[in-house]
Order: sequence, then structure tokens, then C-alpha cells
Amino acid sequence: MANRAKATIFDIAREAGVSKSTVSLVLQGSGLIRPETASKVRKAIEDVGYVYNRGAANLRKAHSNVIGMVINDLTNPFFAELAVGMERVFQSAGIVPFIANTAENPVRQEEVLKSLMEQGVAGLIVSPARGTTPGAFRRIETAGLPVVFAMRRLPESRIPVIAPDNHRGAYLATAHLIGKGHRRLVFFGGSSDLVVYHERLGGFREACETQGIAARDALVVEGETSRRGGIACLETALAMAEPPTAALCFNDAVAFGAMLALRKRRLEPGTDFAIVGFDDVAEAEHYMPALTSVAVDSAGLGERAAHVMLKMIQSRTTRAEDHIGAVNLVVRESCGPDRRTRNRTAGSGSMN
Amino acid sequence: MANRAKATIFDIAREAGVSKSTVSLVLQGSGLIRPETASKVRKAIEDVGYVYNRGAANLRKAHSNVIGMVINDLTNPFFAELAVGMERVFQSAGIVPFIANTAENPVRQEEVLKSLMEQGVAGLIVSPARGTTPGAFRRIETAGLPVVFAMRRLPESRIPVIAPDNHRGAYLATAHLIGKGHRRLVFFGGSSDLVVYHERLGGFREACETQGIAARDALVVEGETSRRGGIACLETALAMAEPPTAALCFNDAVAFGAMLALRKRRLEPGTDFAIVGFDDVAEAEHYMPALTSVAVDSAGLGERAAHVMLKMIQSRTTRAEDHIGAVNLVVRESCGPDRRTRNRTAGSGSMN
DNA sequence: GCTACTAAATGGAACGTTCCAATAAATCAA
DNA sequence: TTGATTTATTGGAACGTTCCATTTAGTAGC
Repeated sequence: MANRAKATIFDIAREAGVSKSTVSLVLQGSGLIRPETASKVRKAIEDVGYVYNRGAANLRKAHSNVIGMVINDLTNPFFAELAVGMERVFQSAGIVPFIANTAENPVRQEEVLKSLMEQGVAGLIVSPARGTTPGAFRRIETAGLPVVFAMRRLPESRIPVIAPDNHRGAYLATAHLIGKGHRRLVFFGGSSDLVVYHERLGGFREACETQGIAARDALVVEGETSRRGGIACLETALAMAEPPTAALCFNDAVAFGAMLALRKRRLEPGTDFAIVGFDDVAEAEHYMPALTSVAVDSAGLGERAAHVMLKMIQSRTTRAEDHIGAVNLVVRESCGPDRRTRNRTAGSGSMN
Repeated sequence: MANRAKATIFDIAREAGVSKSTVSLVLQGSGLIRPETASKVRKAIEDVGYVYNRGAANLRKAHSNVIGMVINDLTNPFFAELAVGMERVFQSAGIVPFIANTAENPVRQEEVLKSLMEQGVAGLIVSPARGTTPGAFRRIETAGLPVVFAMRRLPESRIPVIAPDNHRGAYLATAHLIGKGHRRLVFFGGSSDLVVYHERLGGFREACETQGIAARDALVVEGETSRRGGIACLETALAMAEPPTAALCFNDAVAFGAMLALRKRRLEPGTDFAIVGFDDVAEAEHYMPALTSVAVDSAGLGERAAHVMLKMIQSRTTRAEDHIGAVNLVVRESCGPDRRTRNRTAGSGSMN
């Protein structure tokens, strides 16, 4: 039976007939205690319904066992995956990750970061909200708290970053489209307040350039990074005097939107207009037609980020190397058959 | 400039030329302090790069400002929505929600709950993992910590529950199918270790019974609650001697799987076989064909759960009333046109 | 029987806050 | 002026741990 008031190590000590110090030692699994004593103490712990007060402990201990994960949008499975990947690693390291959502809101992010710091976290893994100001992490940095950015980075910051190779992913996808025979391409969705956008757009442009597409045939339509944004982008593109025939989308959501809009116009994604997505969310595989997309392995990046964080905590540093995760293009149906050689049917065979 | 060692209220006190008590008062926004003194202190706080130590404060204060949200599967947008709904409410109440994921693993859940308690949370909102043992929350209950279950409940527990009206949702959906002329129905997916499963299945059965469907025409195929599970369920159903013509699926993921499997067999969801989902995730609307589904407003339920929790904390009680959220059937395309009016041959041998 | 050692257990001083009771300073009533 | 009252500020004792320096008990050597 638990008393109304919370039990402390003193209560346990009395119950077990030992001193508080002995109880503390048992709690920490110290080998200095005689096994019989330890089990006597453990029994008392059970009896009084004791719950350890980590706050009090952290007052003395140097480091806490919790790290904070600050995610810009938990309802996006892509980022949720990231969180889950990190959790796996931390769990086995005996440290507890607390997740907080910023809903892409820098103000909320500020609050969340403050809370986490006050809570005394040992480190922070952050996927920064859109529109985060460059100074938002200065306070945390000067406090000497290890921070890692995941998936996204800030324009000019020394904080280590774990992110996919956006440039290369976009390059691969674009090259694939060009290889399919497309000569007038467009980049759909995203906006320039995101570093990721510039990276992906950069890959797109480089591919166009090196594969002999004129700059005036490498179009860009900015837009929301959502289904709705994708719909709007497609409308805009098709309204052009000389419409493109293929689009690389900022992410899969945009791609789904674009395909939806094509269908609405009785155009078939793949044969009438080629679409490539980015992120390769679970849905991409099951879409109709299945979406060709750049896979980034977000759970894997989450694990990597967690490992980097553990290293930083262990070695008491606030610096670490960036890590750029490999990407690969998963070719499915949304780019249709080869346009140059119409006779050849692109089955499951060769690509590139 | 921040020093290497963390600054405390004593450092601020020295800097501002006041006592630690004064600093503490300022920190708490007490009106007892002369405004000039307060601003002097605030400046010092800024100067030394102070971060509040909530752990130390909680040692004295009765209640902390953090509550824990324990979610069974964050990668499921349905549950992520729930978390986001709660966050909205808590944020404006000045309390900080920390989210933890149990990945549907009771052992992990145990750890997470322990951690959260040790951290000194003021309350817990839990969507219990599948296979949670009835005794898993006894410890927390005897500790007098307020707990609310969201979305899911445990077989025999006195903990308040905020959940959708699963029974009614399933009833509505089934009645819709029967109204469309179907006479041999099946319930797809889920397994009996989940209370939700029994609720939904119960609604399905009651609808069949009261609308004149023989018990032997109300089939059940258990299975994983995922796309893959849905695929398997459909295969099983179509392999039957007398296959059903319509399915109520445990959730939308199962429904998507079933539709996928139909397509693979060159059958058209809606016209050849009717499908209804459950949860109405965002994807349902955009699917091809759009999925008829039971909408449960998970974000709304999250908000409700948060409000209940705030009340419990405020009134220092551990009891509260259950809240069953309204559901409504969103009719889209996956059930096709009315079968009765089209032609009278509803599969083989429907004589009711 | 004494010292020297080891093993096991312990008391006390932190840790960074809050809160209460007490003080100091300022204002007012007479 | 004196005492009473209000307004600002302050010291000290918690809160529940950890960790260090001791103490106590037990064992071994001689």
C-alpha cells in the first residue's frame, strides 16, 4: 500500500532497517552492497510503492538520461519515421527520448526548446521548423548543450547535420527523366525559405545542365509542400505556353497532388506526363500508378543521428561531423515508358 | 557570456546585487517586487545565460508542469493526429506535453511509463499498446497519478477513457452496406486482443442481426491491421466457397490493402466488391476510388482527452467520466452504386 | 592480542530551487 | 515624535537524491 505522501529513500531505509546511503547504493546497482542486504532493500522498495525521483538525483548527478527530440511535423509519416528510428537507438542505450512537436511554428519551437532545457536534457535532436531564425539556437549553443540537426539544416550554423543527399537525389531523378526522353522539365513545390529546397533544386538544375537541357527548359514552380500545393503546381505548369512533359516534385505529397490533378484532366500520370516524387513514403509504393521516388531511409537517418548524439554526450563535445545519407531512386510506374523509343516497353527490366 | 558551469539564481543575485529570494520571486512573476528591481534582475538573468532548473524547483513545488503522452504507434497518422490535438490544448494551458512512443510493445511501454513517472509528470495520457496486461497501470494508480486512456481501453480498468463510438461507427457502416443491397458481408482485419476490435465487430454483428442478415452470412476474417493484412483478408474471403460481396474493414489501412488486392485480381473496388474503412485518415479521400470510411475526429478526441486531464489535475482527482466521441460515416466511392436497383443477382444464392 | 587490511554500511554536506518567517524601509495616524 | 501598517527584501530550512569521508565489522598475518 502506498501512502498518500510520496515515499522517499528514507522511508525505504526505515522499512529495511538500513541507512539512506545504502538504499541509494542499491538503487544504483552498486556492487558494494551485500546481496542479502540488497534484496532486503529491494523488497522494501516494492512494499512502499517507491518511485525514483530523477529530478532530485539530477541535482547532484552531472548528466540526466533524457534527450529531447524536436520535430517540425509529427503528422508527416516521413518525420515520424525519423523519430522512431532514433528511439530504437536510444532505448538500447538506456536513455529516454522525449518527443515534442513544433507544428512548423518557430514560436512554438522556441517554447519547446526552452522547456526541454529547463527539464535538463542531456542533448537535443532537432528537425527545425520552417522559418527558424539563425539565432534561435545561440542560447543553447552557449549553454554547451549538444545539438544535432536532422533532415533539415539552418543556413549558417555550426551545428552538425544528419540529412539525406538531397542534391544527388534530385540529380538522379532528373537524369532518369531526361534519360526517358523528356526535354522540357519542371521542378514542383517548396519555397526558398528551406535549405532543403535549394539543395534539391540545385540537383535538378545540375542534371539539366550536364545532360544538355537548356536553362529555359528547366522550369520552376514554387508552391506548398502538400497535395494541394501539387495540384496548384500542375495547373500552373499546364497553363504555360509551352508546357513541360515531366516534373520532379519537392516531395511525395506534392507528387500525389500533381497526379491527382492530372487524373482530373483525364491525363494519365506516366504516359501523358511523368512524375517523380521525393522521400519515398510508404504510400508511394501503393499509389495508382505507383510513384517513382527518391528513397531517403528516414528511420536510418534517425538512427544515425541518435548515434552521433550519443557520441557527443559521451565525449562531452558539442561538435561532430555532418553525415549525408545515401539516397536511391526507386523506379516505379509514374514515369511511364521510354519516350525516345516508343516501341520499347519498359517492363521491370533495365533503367537509366 | 555564459560560464562553463551552469548559472544558478545565486549567480544572478550577485550580478544584480539582490538576494536569491528576490531572484526567485522575479522568476515566478511575483508582484511583490519593485518593478525597477525586477528589471534589474531580468537583465542579470539575460547576462549570465541562466537556464531555469525545473528539477530543483519541483523538489519543493507540489506539481510539475509536464504531462506525458504515451502513444502506441506514432507512425500511424491516426495516432499522430491524436497527439497533435492534445498538444494544442496543453500548450495554451502552459503545460508541456512530452510524447513517447511504445511501438505497440508492452515491455517498452512499461519502461516509458516508469521513466515518465520518475520524471515527475503531473499526469499521463495513454493509448495503450496491444497486449498490455491489466495490471500494468496498478502501480501508477496507487501512486495517485491522474491517467486517461485515449482511443483504446483496457478490459477491466477504472481509468477514464476518451474514445470514439466504435460500435456505432461499425453499425452505421454495415447498415450502409446492407442498404446498398449486400446480403453476404465480412469483417476484415484486427484481432481479439484489442478491445476496439470487439467493439467494432459488435457493431457489425448487431447491424447484420437487426437488418435481417443471417449469422452465417456475417463472416469474420481476422488479420493484421495493416495494408498487408488487408490483402491477406481479401484473398481469404474470395477463396471461400460462397464469397462475400462487401467488407467492413477494421481500419483504413486494411481497407487500402483489400482494394489493392482487388485491383490485382482485376476487380473494381466499389462495383465488384464494396469496401468500407474505419478512421477516415487523410489518405482515404484521395484514394482511387475514394474510400468510404467512418470518421472519428482523432484530433478532437485528443483535445477532449487533454481537457479531461487538465480538470483532473486541477481538482486533484484520479477519476473522471468516460467520453465517447461522435462518429460519422463519410460516403465516397468505394461502395459503388446501389446493388438492389441495378440487378437482382447479388452474388450466388441470396434469398433473404 | 595487536596491527593491517578489506568489505560493508553510514552520516553529512552538497545540488538549485521555493516558501515561510523575519527584517528593513517607507508611509501613515495620532 | 512614536507606534502601527504597509511595502520590499531577505535568510534559512526544506525538498530527495548522490558522493565523499568515515566508521564499523570482519578477516588475516604475525
